[in-house]
Amino acid sequence: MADTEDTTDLRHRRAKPTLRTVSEATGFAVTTVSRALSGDTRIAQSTRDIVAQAAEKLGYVPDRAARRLRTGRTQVVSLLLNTQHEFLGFTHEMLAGITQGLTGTGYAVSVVPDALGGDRLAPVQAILRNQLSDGILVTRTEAFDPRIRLLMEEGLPFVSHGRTEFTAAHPWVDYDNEAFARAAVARLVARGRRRIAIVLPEERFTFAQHLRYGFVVAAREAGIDHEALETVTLDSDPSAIASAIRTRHQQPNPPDAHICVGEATALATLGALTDCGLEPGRAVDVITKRASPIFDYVRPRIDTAYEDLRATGQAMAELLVRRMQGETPEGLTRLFAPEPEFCHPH
Amino acid sequence: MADTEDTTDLRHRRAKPTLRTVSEATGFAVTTVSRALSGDTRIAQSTRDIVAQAAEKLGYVPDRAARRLRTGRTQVVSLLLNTQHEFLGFTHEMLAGITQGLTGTGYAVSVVPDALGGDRLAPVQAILRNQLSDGILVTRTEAFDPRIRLLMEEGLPFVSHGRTEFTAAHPWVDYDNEAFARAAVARLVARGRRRIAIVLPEERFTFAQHLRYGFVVAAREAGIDHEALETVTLDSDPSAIASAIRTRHQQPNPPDAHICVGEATALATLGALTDCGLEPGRAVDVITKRASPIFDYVRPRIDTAYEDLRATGQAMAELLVRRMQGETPEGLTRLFAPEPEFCHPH
DNA sequence: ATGGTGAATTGAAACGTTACAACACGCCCA
DNA sequence: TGGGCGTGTTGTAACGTTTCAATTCACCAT
Repeated sequence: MADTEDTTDLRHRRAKPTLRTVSEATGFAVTTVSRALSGDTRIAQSTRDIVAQAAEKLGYVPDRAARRLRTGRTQVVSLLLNTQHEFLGFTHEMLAGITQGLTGTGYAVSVVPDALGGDRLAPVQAILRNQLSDGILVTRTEAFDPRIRLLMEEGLPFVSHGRTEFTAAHPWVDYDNEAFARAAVARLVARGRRRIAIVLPEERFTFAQHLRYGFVVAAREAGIDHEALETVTLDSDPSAIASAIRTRHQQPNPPDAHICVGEATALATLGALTDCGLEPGRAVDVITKRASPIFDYVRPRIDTAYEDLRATGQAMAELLVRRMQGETPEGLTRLFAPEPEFCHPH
Repeated sequence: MADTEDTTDLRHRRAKPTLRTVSEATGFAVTTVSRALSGDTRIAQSTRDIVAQAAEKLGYVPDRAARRLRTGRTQVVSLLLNTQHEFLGFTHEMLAGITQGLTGTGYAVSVVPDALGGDRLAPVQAILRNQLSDGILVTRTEAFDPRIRLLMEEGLPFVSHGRTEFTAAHPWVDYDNEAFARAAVARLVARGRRRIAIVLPEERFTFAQHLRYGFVVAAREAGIDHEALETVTLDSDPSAIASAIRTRHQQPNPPDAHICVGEATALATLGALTDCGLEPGRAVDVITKRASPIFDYVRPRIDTAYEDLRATGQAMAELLVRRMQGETPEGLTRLFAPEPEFCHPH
């Protein structure tokens, strides 16, 4: 095999253009090329044009590893994502929104599993130690989330999905779960219901507090009975939720309405009610938060309130980028309002 | 050095340990430390022990940027993921499996949006140009998928979810959709159904061919009528699917059974049938593939076949790692069998 | 003594980028 | 005539790792 004669072809494929390639092509020094490409005003406009053109022609694209080594910036953001329980469609919509909000910014998303049961701090510590990313998207936020405490201490930019109860300001995006709970109660009261039940998320998550508060206050104001089913949570296996609801309906004073916070819970609730011989929409009502269109196709139809998780993800990505660009956390918050969709005529 | 002792406290927080730190602590050269930590047998066992111990004590962890710059390896794998249509729970389960299959390997997952409608090649080209990852997980595979052709040409390791029709071997993980279609037909025939309908994925996806083949052959063998609804596909808006099914049932010779390939389609189908006054399980049967537990709670209950997407993701991750370690593609395939779950007694 | 051998270790050079400090150069003002 | 200034540009040194080629040194055969 003649090994030398074809090297140009091979090199053509192999050797990717670097700053030096562009430097040699234009006659400017590597430093100048670097500055010119980053739009540094110290470099003459004419030079910047020439360099930009040459870089384009050569197909130059900066090497992320080298840039990262030099600057310490990774151009990566990490998404802390629970991989056990699924709030139906959450992962998909959230991720779609995040990638959308990140397109054109040069940032990539890296998904890091977040073990709700185990040590939630470990992934954050690993990211900090190994400098794995420039920013973090936190989900399933707790009232005094240790991950957020750590991130604030270390000064690594982040955005949380859900508010906390820390006094220091930090960027967050949230859904107004209190308003959802109030609206849900109001809707059920308007339909004549007098005893409303709800399955709440685990206490530690901030949104559990918001839901509980909205639920309790609205029910009191309306002067109706209300109860949170205490044996199960939003993250319980749906079969456990269904079983809890069946049990409850065999006891005295069963509820005549259920508020569901997730689609899986809602389906389990509907199934349980059917199993008890109750037809949702007649003797009992169900209303749920939803993040996907599936409840348009579930029969019987029930009232829902839409949570736009795609917009949520996009907002989180955008706020994180602004934070990483140095904006102060104060203004970087976003609260989404519920979008009720009532299927029965009022 | 007198002055270094004073600063150790300050440095303890700030300066992260590097090979040089370990080198200075042990008295061995940087090269030796590097080799010792990578378990190079040219370094004496005693030395390796000392170095490992010192590294541990100092909390040394190799810098990924530097390693990447030097070796060209990114320690990242990219997941090409469709962000529009959601085959319910697909993203979540898949991602859970992938992160699980990757734990302990040092690889991170980066999610790259895959625009089904647009240029599916662009993300792959970007990954190749910018050397963004060491391997790729491809989803929504087409029979002659241009992305896979490109990846094979360029020699970048990958695993596809779904087989192709290329002659050259490449790693893949798939679900036996042909077997699913056959089993579904058999089940419906056993329940006395004589005219079965199906909504297929878009033709270009390989699994559409497998489904069609299994469906048609099984129906012919059983000597029953069969039809694929041609106006919609698995990726159509569920409302369009529901509408197509309602329309079909107003025409002559309506089907007495439906095979659904995804959960959203199945819910839409159930809704449409209810709207037509048909009760699933009585005048008409529905059977669906599923990847989540929600159909345990949907009423009326229908037959299902489970596709374990978590195991699928895990298998894909594991095969990709082996491929990146240099194994030849031939043996790196995995076919998952359907797991039928019949809710009615036989 | 001389040279060869193998085991253990080392120095120096790269990977591609950015940033600090310096350098020309033309121009204006004293 | 020389000092000072601003505009553009450049050489050099890092960032932390891996790897090539070289070095040391004890040991053994000649």
